[in-house]
Amino acid sequence: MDKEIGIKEVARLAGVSIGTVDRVIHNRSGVSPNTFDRVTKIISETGYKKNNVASRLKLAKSSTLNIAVLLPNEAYQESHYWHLPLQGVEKAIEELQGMGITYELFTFYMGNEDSFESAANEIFKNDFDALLTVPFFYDACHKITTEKNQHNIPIVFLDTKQELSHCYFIYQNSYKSGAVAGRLLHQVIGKKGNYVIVSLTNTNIREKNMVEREAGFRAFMQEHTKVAEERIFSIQNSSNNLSAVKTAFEQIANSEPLGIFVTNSRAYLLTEILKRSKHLNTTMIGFDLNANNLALLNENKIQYVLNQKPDFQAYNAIKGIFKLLTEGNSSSLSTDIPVEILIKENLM
Amino acid sequence: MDKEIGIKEVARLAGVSIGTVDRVIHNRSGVSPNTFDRVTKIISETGYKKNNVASRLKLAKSSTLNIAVLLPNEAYQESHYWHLPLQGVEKAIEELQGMGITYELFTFYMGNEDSFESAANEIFKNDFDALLTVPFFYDACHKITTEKNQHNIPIVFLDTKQELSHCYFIYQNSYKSGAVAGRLLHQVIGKKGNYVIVSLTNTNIREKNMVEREAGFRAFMQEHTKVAEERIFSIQNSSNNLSAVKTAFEQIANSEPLGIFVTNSRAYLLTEILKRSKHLNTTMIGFDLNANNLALLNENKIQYVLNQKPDFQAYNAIKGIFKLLTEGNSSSLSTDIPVEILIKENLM
DNA sequence: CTGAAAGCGCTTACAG
DNA sequence: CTGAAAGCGCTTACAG
Repeated sequence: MDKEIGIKEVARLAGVSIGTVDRVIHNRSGVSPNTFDRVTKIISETGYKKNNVASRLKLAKSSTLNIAVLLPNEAYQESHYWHLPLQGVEKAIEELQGMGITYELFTFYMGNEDSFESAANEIFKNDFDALLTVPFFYDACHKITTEKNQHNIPIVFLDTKQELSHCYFIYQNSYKSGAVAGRLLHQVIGKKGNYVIVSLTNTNIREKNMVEREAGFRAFMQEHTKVAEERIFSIQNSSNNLSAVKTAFEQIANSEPLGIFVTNSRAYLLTEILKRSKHLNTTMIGFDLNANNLALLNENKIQYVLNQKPDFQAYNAIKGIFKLLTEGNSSSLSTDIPVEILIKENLM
Repeated sequence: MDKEIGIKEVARLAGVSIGTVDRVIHNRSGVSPNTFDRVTKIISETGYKKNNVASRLKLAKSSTLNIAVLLPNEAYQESHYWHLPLQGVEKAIEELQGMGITYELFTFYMGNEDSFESAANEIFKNDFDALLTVPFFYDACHKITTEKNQHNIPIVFLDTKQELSHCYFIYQNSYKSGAVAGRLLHQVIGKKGNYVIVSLTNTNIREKNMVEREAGFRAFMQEHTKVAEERIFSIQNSSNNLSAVKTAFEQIANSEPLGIFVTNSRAYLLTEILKRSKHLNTTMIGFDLNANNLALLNENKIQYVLNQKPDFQAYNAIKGIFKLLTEGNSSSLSTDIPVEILIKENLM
């Protein structure tokens, strides 16, 4: 079989030494055009593929691949959402043990664009082979994907897709996840009920994901259901002050079933309000399996949780970075992670 | 860091040659008890771990790990359910490229226990390092996990957990998946609707999975809902003759919403019946994303599909077998794969 | 521009 | 029972 052909055989067929074949494989300088062509031809004819295991064994010590991972400061807290990507990173690094790849964790503060930018600059100053991070500050991210990236290392973003080039995204399509929420709620509530989309933020910025989830939800409702637009309410609250939400809830007719779509991880904040509300027949769907949501899912106070699988995203990112760095293949670095639907019974 | 310690350093500390360290690591004969203890002590003190990459590079050619994969004959059909585990196998083998692991596919006929047993015997006669298969014939599986396994190679079963020892299972808990179906349907249908559990088989054996799914569904209903038992009907049909199902459907009151739980992959068979039935408000849930179910999910004729992720099961099996064979670690070979909930909007 | 040689960490056939 | 040496397939510093 073609598979078994190694560098030695290619060298023999091309009439050169294995050192020269290696130079061609890696596009290193110092090969005459003539030789280059001859070797290239043999490689494509034989279907030769570099043995990555041997390659990494040789290189593991002298040129360990070092990935900078830049996450929100909360990554250090074991119970926190931002700890999950770290777990995915660790799992991938563990699987690649012996292949000469490590990572170093850097953090920034969610509310502080400067902290992000200076951490990134620190990373670029040092000799990392790739950067894995999250694109929450658009301007800073624009900078780091362009002029700041002196050594032109691959940059992979998790969590959110942004309009940025010279970089990769591994994320969940928020528009689609809004549609998933739409389908699940509509299935239960039907066209005669009411729907409320709750977007609670603790800053005055509505995250891109939240906006897209609402858009996906509304588009689903419009295209696939007969729910009248007047039955779909939006509540936005920029200071996490729940009394505004409470007031809004009171204004929604409570004689009909109510579907509640929380566009971020804060669904757990609503259960207190619901307890005191006159709405008896509610179904709630939110995002992310934090400890609060998990507990409420188990108590059936929240019915559905959509999971962005941040650990899986990061796991795939590291595997993809490794593939890019060792095989020049970036195909796994632009992935739309499917929306995972969790209910009490399929929790792990 | 401890990580960086290699066989050379262990040899130096123990005052022996690296060959001897290697003998100790692999528990090979021909090491004096004294030397053995000294080396073992150094290994545990230093936390030395074999470099699997170097090990596999050395061994890849001379002792390639060869996994026998024994699946239903339908595995050859690209569009068939049983082709999916094969895809998982291939993905895992691909990822382990260069580590010296291959597989060979064998098949049997679903209705024919002998074909399974003789394929297994053929496998045992040859020199495979592990067997990956499915445990559909209890007696034959009992034999192959006991007396027939002459070389005592690891046997891993996919799809279904059985009461068998000396083997591993990577499967989905069918009882749990029944509960998932229960929750999803109950959420939509509520206590005033009717429920029907449909188990269509083309043999007169009801598969273990189907029985457990029904049990899990019924247990969920009883424990977590107020649905009266009289509202839950079971339809069993041993010859895939749909007229019996049709008759049964006609006997269920059609004034109320109807939840249909199909305990296997044949949900698609019911849509024709439903089209002609008087039941207007139905919600159907079934298993497995075959081409028929996929099409009907897209047309909203089936609302939920529970996925056993046969590809993921097989992928994990191969990865786990590799880990067992190279590190003696079987921890990933007994896995309960979570139930994946699919609706039209989160299909990949 | 090219080749011969050493070495990554482990394994094994051989010699003693 | 133990060690020295060769070699897995690739990479690189060195010599020419």
